[in-house]
Amino acid sequence: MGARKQSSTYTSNEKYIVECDLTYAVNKIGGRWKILIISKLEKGKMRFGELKKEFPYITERMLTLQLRALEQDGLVKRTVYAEVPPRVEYELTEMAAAFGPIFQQLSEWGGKHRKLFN
Amino acid sequence: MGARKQSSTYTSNEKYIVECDLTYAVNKIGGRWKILIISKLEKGKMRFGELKKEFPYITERMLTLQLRALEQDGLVKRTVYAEVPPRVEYELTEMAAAFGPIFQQLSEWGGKHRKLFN
DNA sequence: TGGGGTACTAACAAAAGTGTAAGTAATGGG
DNA sequence: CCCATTACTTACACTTTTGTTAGTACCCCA
Repeated sequence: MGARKQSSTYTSNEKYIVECDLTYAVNKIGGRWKILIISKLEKGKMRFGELKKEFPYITERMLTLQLRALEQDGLVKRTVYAEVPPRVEYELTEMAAAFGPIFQQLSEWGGKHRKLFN
Repeated sequence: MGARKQSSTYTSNEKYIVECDLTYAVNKIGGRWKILIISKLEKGKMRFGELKKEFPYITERMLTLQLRALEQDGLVKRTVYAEVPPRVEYELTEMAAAFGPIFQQLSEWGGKHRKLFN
């Protein structure tokens, strides 16, 4: 969320790169946890705590950060219920659901080539 | 290259994550330059210097690093000709070529949703 | 002898990403 | 009043990624 420094090549490269639809798309799902989270949410709505249980070592901080980023990018919808203790549910947007078949193919690619290579 | 520290959760999370075929695949093409490089190479062999000209602000160091990583991962084949000045050519392997249709779809996703969202 | 061309490499520095540890708000139940 | 529960937030530290700058080897050609 912090303001971004405009220094040097780092930022201008970023601008150049984001012009590409392909890298734009990959950046949305980049990072350590996003695709895993999206995969879980493909099965339906989940609460924060449920998601947390799905990943043995993720910290609450990381989960929050990733979910916020996904929300910002329009991939996840967040619903807060005014209860105590709080209840928050996360679900995929249509935009994210459109990744489904692509993920499927990427996963197949991974499965096939991992064995050949490692 | 450098030895990896085995400390803490950072590494164990990495291990956990790489178990997933999907994240395995995405990691291969993650980072700032890899997909751009692969895209260029889809058109055919290129020399180091030619690739460099394709990207206005990439540094030689970065290009080298990315090409080395792609080579390590079996996505790019590197051919050195014993000439002076040196000549080195890079081309995609079959494994990388298999990304073609997936990249196409990701790119379409990017094109479509970028406009809707930003 | 000295420069030009190509594909690098090395040492360092900045930036982003990820993890650690502790704390917060709110309310119902004992 | 105190504690448990849930979904966070904050301040800090570590690790990886990306960029900066300068230099290398090699041989040909003038």
